[in-house]
Amino acid sequence: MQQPLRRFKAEFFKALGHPARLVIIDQLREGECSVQELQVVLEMDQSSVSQQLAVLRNKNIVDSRKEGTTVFYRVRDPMIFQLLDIAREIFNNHLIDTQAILAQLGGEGLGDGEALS
Amino acid sequence: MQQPLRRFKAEFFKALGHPARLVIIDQLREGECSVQELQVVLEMDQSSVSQQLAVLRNKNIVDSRKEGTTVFYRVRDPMIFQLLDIAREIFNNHLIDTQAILAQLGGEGLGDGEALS
DNA sequence: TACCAGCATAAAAATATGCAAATATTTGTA
DNA sequence: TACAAATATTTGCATATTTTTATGCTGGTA
Repeated sequence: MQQPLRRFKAEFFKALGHPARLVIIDQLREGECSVQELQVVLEMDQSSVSQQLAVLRNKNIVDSRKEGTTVFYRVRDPMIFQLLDIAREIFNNHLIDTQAILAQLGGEGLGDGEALS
Repeated sequence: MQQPLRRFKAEFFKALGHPARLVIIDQLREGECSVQELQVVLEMDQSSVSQQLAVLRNKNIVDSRKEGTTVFYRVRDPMIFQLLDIAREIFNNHLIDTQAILAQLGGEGLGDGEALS
């Protein structure tokens, strides 16, 4: 594999490497979503949401469609959901490690029997 | 999903967001690999390889085993290969876009009929 | 035209990441 | 003990990413 392609793949994963962007993609599982709606879900201000969307757009992960003054976003390739599903499985397989790292991150870990979404 | 877990997932993807680290994981498909071997494959100096391995280790993506003075690395959960496989499929589905971005990155794109690895 | 809503982009400050050079650590061996 | 090999960690610095805040653009409507 050539250098540029490697860099490109890395960029792709890097685009997924942000909490807000992961939430955005997860939200888009249910179909199109306007920036406003995302803003509510993410509890972030409009500008920040737009910026994160720009990152996903630049990596061709999402597409946008304008209707009047509102813009709807959707995932370009639904296969990305499979990707996230597998990632979730990996997390579940290593729940114990995950907890350790969460603790490290300053979180409280998961409650008894609580699953990862 | 709580904040800390989101951050953790993001960290996971961020760990994959580096060309060298992707090559390392791909190399580990064939099984264990010593740092030396990785050094050769990556054409990077020892220190840099160790640093990248440290990132993967900190995210629990790889494990290491010491035998004498050499350290062997392996992937913790083979399911990560599935993850990369799906990512590859996504890339292939969007070859044209990919090419555009590669060009943007200064690469030469893919040759005629050349597949992505 | 004037104005507002909904998004996008820009600019600046804070934070994190990547990289290279130097230094440490660990293990085996003379 | 002294030394070499293999790997890890640290340090300093350049770059990139994140976050906030401010500004710009476009489409609808009075």
